[in-house]
Amino acid sequence: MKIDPQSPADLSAQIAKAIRDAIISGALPVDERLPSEAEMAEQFDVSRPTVREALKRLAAQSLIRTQRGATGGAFVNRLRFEDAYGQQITTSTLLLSMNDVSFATACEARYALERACAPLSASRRSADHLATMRAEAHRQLQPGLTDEAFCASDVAFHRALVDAAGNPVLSYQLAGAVEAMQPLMNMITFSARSREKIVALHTSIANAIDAQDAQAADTHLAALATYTQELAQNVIAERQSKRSSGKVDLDPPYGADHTVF
Amino acid sequence: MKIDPQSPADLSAQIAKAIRDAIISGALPVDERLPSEAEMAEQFDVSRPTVREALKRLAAQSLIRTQRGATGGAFVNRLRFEDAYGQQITTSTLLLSMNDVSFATACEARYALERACAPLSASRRSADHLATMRAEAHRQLQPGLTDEAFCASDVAFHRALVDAAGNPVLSYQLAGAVEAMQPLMNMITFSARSREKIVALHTSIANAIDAQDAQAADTHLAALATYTQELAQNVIAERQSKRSSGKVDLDPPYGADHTVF
DNA sequence: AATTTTCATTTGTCAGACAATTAAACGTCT
DNA sequence: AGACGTTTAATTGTCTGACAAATGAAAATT
Repeated sequence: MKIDPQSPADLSAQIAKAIRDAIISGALPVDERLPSEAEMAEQFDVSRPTVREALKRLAAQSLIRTQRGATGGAFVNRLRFEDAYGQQITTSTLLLSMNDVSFATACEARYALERACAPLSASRRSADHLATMRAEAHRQLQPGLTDEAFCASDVAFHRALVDAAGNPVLSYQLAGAVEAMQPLMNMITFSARSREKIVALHTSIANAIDAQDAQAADTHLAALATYTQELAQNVIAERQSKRSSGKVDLDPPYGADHTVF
Repeated sequence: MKIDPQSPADLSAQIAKAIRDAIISGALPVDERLPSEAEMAEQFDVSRPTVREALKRLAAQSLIRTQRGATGGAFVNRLRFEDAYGQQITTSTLLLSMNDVSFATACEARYALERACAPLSASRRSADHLATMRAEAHRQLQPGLTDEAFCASDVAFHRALVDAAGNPVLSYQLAGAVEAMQPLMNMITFSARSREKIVALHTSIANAIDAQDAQAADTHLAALATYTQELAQNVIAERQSKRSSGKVDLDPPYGADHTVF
């Protein structure tokens, strides 16, 4: 494990890469303890702060965990699906908000992926997942629900649908697509009538999954996808009419009034 | 933007979280310059190395970039799809290798997702993507090709198929699923006959996409999924028979002979 | 006016130190 | 001998102060 001391700068990035490659290649197995920071500093011929910066980079990716004390140190972390979910959602959210991905594009991707899960979910659904789906659909009918709460419940419903496929890889991949959409969905105002229609489709989907009818589940999911796109288009059209009618065009992405630093 | 100085430790993690949240919320827009390390150290009431550790965490996630010099500093980075691909692939690869995800599970997820793309690819395919698919299929017939090169070409073929859908969100999500499978695929020995069959299916898929026949593309993809699973099962069965026949059971994940530190 | 030089700012790196934490080693008492 | 408290060594977390390297802007020079 060597680094190139001639390279211009970013020794910590080089060290992080060397260790990361070792972890990915399997040369450093899970729960293996890395040498202490002092030892690594000596071996790489850099200072301890530089080694620490490298370790923090790896910690940010959940590749290692650190522990203080006599038997402490940095250990190769077993990457858990839950850890990966968080990063996936963060990354997906930023990708959507920073790259001006249209609602239509994100929505298309999300429903395409969900429809890929549906047949598996139909054949493997557990009572637990079905109960969650029905409970969320029921919650979505409560009158006092805010739009945010409605969207959160919507996400929970769809996560249950995806998790019902019983494939952790699919759940992981879908987590980003479904959850990253939530900020976009929050921008939609759901009228009582549109909520009713969505919940009806949710119920139909749950019924189809219950009956292990993959074909019906796909049909209802497709209908939901179409209807969601319609709702979004109405919102967009409404905004544009407001704009052209002379109102001030303030469209702060989220909270531009914060003074952070 | 505050941190809790009472918290036990990991000030750098708290600072990183504070800045990360500000970026995600949109309070820190793209290309915004963060204060200098010295200023942040003063504002958070910590030392500069602590601030630096926090910044390195964010840099590891491509959330910021840094630049030296008079007008340098740390800037909020516009997260690009290419940057996200890399992280996604790293994470997916580790998830598969560390969590003992079976080949069957990974394979199922991959083909389910690809089949979700196929209808979109069929309707939107460009000449460029089609050319790539055909070129890779052709490359896969070359006799001298190593198994690794064959798998790499396989990945390239499937990426072209996914990219043909023209949805960057899908391409991003699929990148992990498809590329992370490559190490697993590399473990399969492809006989001349199995290669022939795979290439025939690839060609059929390319033809279906060319003809904008989503139904046919789905059928051939399903056949490819089934065949890949069969091949994998044969390999697994072969290994187990070797084991039970008294041979040494050395199954190092990748390269256990490396002495890293 | 164009070019070169100087300079201030900022990140990258280093050295050394101390605090906090933790488990093991040690000693003491029952 | 065994249980229990104490010391100790190892390790990470943090701080201070310093210097090197890069870089753009300002100043000086031609």
